[in-house]
Amino acid sequence: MDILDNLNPEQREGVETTEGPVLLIAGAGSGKTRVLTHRIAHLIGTQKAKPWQILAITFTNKAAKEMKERVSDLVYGSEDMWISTFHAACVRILRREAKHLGYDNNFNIYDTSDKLKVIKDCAKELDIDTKKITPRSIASAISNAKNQLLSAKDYQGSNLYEKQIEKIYKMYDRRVKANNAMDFDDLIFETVRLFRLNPDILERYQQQFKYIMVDEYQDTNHSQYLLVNFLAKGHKNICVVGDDDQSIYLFRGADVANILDFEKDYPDAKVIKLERNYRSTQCILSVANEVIKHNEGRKGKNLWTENCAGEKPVFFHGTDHIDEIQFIADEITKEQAKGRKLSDFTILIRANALTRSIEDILLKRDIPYQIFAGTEFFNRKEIKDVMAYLSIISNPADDLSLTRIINVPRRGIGNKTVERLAAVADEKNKTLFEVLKEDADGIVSRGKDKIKQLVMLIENLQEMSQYLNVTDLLDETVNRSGYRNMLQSDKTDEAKIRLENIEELFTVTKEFDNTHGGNLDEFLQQNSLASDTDESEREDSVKIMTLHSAKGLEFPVVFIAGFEERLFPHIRSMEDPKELQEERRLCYVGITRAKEKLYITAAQSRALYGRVERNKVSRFLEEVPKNLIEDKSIKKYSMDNLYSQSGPQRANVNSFKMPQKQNIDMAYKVGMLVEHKKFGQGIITEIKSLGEDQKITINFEKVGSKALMASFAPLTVVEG
DNA sequence: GCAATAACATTTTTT
DNA sequence: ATGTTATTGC
Repeated sequence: MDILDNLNPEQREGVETTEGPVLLIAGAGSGKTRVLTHRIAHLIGTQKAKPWQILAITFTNKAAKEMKERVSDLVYGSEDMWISTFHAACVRILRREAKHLGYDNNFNIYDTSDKLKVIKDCAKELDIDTKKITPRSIASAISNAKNQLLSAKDYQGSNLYEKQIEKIYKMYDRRVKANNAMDFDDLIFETVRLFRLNPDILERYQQQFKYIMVDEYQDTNHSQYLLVNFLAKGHKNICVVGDDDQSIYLFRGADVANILDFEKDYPDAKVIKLERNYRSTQCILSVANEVIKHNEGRKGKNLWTENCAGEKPVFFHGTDHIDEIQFIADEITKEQAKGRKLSDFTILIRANALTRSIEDILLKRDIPYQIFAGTEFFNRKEIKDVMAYLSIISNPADDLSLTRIINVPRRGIGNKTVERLAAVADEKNKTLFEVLKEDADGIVSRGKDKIKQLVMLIENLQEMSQYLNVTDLLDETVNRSGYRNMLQSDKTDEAKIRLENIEELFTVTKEFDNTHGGNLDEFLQQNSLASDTDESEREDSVKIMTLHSAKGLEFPVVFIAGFEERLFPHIRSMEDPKELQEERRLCYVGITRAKEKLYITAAQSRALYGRVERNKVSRFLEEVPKNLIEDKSIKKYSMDNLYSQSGPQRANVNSFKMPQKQNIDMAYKVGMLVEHKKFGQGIITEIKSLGEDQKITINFEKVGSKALMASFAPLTVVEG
């Protein structure tokens, strides 16, 4: 079969226009990955490029992996191509060229929590109150600076707040560099710096990458933009793919202007629009289009499909979050009975905080699920501890890792001692490990021997790392350090789980040893960039993930849960119109993930952050004409309840379908004992006819006398 | 130096 | 609700 078969005319154009700059505007589900993979295959097939001359940048590890797989289905040589994320590509370059920047080539990569830890330390030392300026905000300020390629040296704070940031940024940067480490932003920043400082190196890469492709171009930030443009200057064969309606990473410095201005950057760019959607039914697409219509400043697209109309998306408004999730569970069970697999279902949420309540219900219902969230596994304490051991073995300059494990398991080297040692390290401009080795005798009185033992342990392990694979080294590490012992002698359930997690880590190292040859540095590198969505999917379970991590994916049945104001749009995004538009794009992304069925659910009240919240239904639902959505909510609450908490907006949403009259045929009698959902039990004291309806007065035990409309009150007869 | 306890703040999204 | 930090008493 020819590579150009089975492509529509626009896709084909995207594949065949290999020379010069190309801007591919690709709507959701329009087959852009198909274009990219076929384009790569075409380049190889027509011998326009050798595999290693191809650089294809994706946004997530998962996307990179998928692209590699799909390319290797089409042509040979995919393993020699540079198909990876920005960060992974940069790491690959930096490992090779680190010495030009003053790093050792086995530098560590600090993740978010490492970064926060260093920032906290710096703030403490600089006497900056982290209650006024949170480490988080400092971290994001530093991130922003780096994304704008503003170095610590060049950073000039103009007001008091920025001056504080400046101080911390400078100290932070010194520390991280001294530890022979880089944070995520450094990976891009330092690569750009490398190219600026060494034109010869840049030229080498410019020559190498004959064809460059960037996926999700709308989510690139300034430093990434610059990096791509540096590299593309050689052959100018750059193809960027994106969709301005799916830009959802503004918060981490993405600049939509990058895609909007591509034609300015490359006046001879060929622009190709992919507007035909192959993924979703017409019913789903219509809803998506209606929502995104409300955004301004779009490049404008007309997404269409020849797919069948399909079923109307369903809305369900639960009384509380339990009700909401139970509806989801019910639907899953029903659909399952019709022959769907559990893996066909995905529950999308705005924030990870919602996973808990979903888990609770699915667990009770015995519905297997899989959560794709955060950097969970590698963020667990025991995993971080053990990884810190491996890290200090690989990179003795990594003070952060050493501090982490210096007293884990407890070996009598307490806070005070560590502080003293760290101060000396600072003073003598040595690494902590060097101080431990060379100066500890003079500083520490009681823990001397313990420190010697620790140094010996680390040095021994370092030597072993020369000839052991990662699995065996890990085994030696947990045994000799006493870490395994510590957990084994602890009989709590918690310790048991920790041990299990460490066993799980062994599975990871074994897998790595088998496929990658067992080099420690490489292992650490790989896992410092590994995260969330990299977990392999299980066939037999429902997926739960955030809307962000669902980007680029598709599922037969999608539930978007927690469709409420303050949750979605998120409360922190409601003020700023820009952020609100981003929320709307996020919603668009969510809706367009669904191939066959879409459910949107919300709850009238939910327990969140230790509080009970009552939120209106999301404005995004109101932006969709009622006739496009089927409201399956069962209205159990009285009209009083519906309207009193919600105001006019909510009333509007609920009028999708008026509540069914439930109790009109019920024969109430004075003296009956009835139970009300909310007010508890009470005795009917009076009944009045009002047209078709009845007005019943009930004397409740707890709340006293109330007059309710029979048709809407959630009443059950207890006695009488 | 360490563990237990109390007080406290913090809630988004990801490489 | 949860996780982190500060304090306290041993």
